[in-house]
Amino acid sequence: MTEGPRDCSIANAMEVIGERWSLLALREVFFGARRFDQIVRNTGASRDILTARLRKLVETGILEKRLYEEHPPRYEYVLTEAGHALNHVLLNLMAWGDRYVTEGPPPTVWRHTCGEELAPETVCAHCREPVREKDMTLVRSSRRAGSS
Amino acid sequence: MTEGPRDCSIANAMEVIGERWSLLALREVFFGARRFDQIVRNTGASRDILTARLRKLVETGILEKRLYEEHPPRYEYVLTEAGHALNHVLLNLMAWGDRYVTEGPPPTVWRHTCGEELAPETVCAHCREPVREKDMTLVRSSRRAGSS
DNA sequence: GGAGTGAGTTGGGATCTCCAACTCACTGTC
DNA sequence: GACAGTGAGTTGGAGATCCCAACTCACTCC
Repeated sequence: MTEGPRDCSIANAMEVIGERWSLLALREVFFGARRFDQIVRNTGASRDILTARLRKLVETGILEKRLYEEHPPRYEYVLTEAGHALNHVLLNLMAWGDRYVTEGPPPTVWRHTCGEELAPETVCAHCREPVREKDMTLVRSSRRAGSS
Repeated sequence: MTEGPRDCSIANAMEVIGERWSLLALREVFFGARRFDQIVRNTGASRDILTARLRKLVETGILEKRLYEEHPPRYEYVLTEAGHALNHVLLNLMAWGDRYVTEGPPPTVWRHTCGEELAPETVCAHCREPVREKDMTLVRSSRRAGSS
């Protein structure tokens, strides 16, 4: 009764946004590039794959197509609420990449309204303390039914 | 001079941890499963692919192999500093998955030392305010050399 | 009338994944 | 001392994906 892969929201999330190019397409929308050709250019993905990724992101409710021109019909991709909520994932991933992967200075820099360069930090929503690994303990973890 | 894909730490990070199964393998190490067969079982990845992923994660300095038995030599995978730093990415991804993908209650629950269930929140490291999209502006963004 | 643009679609080859079976070096069991 | 079991991979072949360039279609602009 404890067989099969772990049932986990990380795995579930990856099923939706984990394919190659999905996250980069979303990054582009965050960065303000909302149209197909811009996203193609800025990500480097091939057009057919990007078509598939965008379609899936729309189907799963992360992006929406919005008509911006009627003749001929042209759509741009905008974030839904679920899409906007990915902001924090992207931000932390970027910060990690800046520190441990990218050589040289961060290629992308944001400023926060407070006036400083934006550096994201993850805190516990209750006590507002930075989350450290040693301060967290696993309470419960379930599994998916095994196939045996 | 502004051609080619965007130079971005998200893309760089994805090159290192973005392949299928990499992040789930790392999740397992975070969750305490450090051995090959455990990771195979808990992720559902095939053994050959997992071999390749773990090897790459070791090469890129996210995991380390540590000998835990000499005859026959057996290794377990442990996080390096770079690996530990991915904690925040995983945590935010899990929180997003809990809210927008997983149906029903979160399959995995953590408790913080403060006594409450752990809910991650991303704040600006300077002003400690929660980061909202409208409060951030892009200061600078570079590109990789184009191929034309 | 012809070039240009935006948003895809199509075809074919290259690459990557999946799965089951196999290996190898042991350990413990009768 | 023969045999089942385990841990950590490796190998081979079929099938699924991905990449790229070329093509389409519906326009607009000159």
